[in-house]
Amino acid sequence: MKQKKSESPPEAGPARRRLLDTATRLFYESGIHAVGIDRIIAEAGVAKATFYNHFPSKDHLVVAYLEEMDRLGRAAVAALPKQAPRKMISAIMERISEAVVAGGWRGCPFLNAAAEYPDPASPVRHAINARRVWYHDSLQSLLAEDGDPTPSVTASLLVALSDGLLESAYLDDAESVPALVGEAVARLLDRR
Amino acid sequence: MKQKKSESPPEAGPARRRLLDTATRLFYESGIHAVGIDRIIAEAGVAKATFYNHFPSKDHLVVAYLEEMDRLGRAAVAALPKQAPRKMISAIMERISEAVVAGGWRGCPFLNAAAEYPDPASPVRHAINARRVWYHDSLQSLLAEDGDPTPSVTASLLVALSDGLLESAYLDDAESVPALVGEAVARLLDRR
DNA sequence: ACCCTAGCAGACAGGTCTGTATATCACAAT
DNA sequence: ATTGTGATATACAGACCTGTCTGCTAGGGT
Repeated sequence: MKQKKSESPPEAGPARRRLLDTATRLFYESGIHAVGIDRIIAEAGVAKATFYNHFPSKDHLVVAYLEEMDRLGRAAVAALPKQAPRKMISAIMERISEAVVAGGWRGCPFLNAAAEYPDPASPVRHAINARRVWYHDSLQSLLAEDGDPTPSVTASLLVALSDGLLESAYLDDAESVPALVGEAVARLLDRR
Repeated sequence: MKQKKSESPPEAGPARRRLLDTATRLFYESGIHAVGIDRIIAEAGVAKATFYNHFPSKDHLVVAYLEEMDRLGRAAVAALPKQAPRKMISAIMERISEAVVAGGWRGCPFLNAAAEYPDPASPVRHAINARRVWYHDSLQSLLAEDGDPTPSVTASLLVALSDGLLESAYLDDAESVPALVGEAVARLLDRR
């Protein structure tokens, strides 16, 4: 352990990556409690001991899963072309519509996880909370730039609309969701 | 089995009632997959054989749980004093705020159940769907009476708002939800 | 040549899950 | 008095759950 031990740590081996990818897919597709460790390691082609080397427990994997989802969402928003605040808000909200085109949409992964984790003090709920705060505050900042008199209230309404429309894309007629997104943004933002 | 066998069927015994009440509480509090049959019958004080006499399987109990929740919601709406459509809509939406005052709110039980049941063909999902259709159509009728030019679209937006605010009352600051409900209805309905 | 790390494979323990089966009890109608 | 029904208590089967443990293999740095 003289220096840094080769360059293993930076990438941390492909096993962890495979585990996280497989868990992400299975947790989202089937729900968290419905997916066991045995199935994850089997589909990832990883030994059980290796799994427990990377994640101390299943709950740690669940948190990593949600942090991964959070990271992807933030990256997608960060990759949006910079434009006027009002257009930025529309662009962010229109990301909801992508849930329709991409098949296999199963609702918001954070709401789904929250349904399975009642204890608000659990690390899983903290990860969910971090995501929600980021989303709300991002919208609030843009709304303030746009001159909204009550950016926090409007942001909360946009968050609620997002959650509701994401669930609607899962449970109701997904095809009608894109039109609803546009209509919702128009009604909420033009009336201030 | 000549006539009706005494008057047992009308009430169907208190065992079923106790089972359903206990399951309703536990499923909602802890999630569905997290609650086992053993725990339900223990807390209900019912023998296992009795349980399987009333419900052929756990899934049947889950469906009964959701139908019970649905029944309660429809009864609450039916009990609202009759008034002008616009006020009826507000009154229905303001029922969301009751989730705040009543402690132990854990989000919409139908969204929570949907998170745990990915198969859209399952009886559980059918029960969820029935509820959502009823809610949407109830709002749509009132909106049509109120002269809304696109009652179906507005109803979908109100449904999404309801779902989102119910989740917000669970995951975010519950105290601010009642004000958000009023604000949301005002912005959606005054701008048509 | 040596060692150390990472990974693979699989057995195992202890618990929980659903659903079935067995045996006993209480009560009500015939 | 007898029969039938519903409830109770408990044991059981078979599967699955998390998490630990023991061997074995391969590769790369020293």
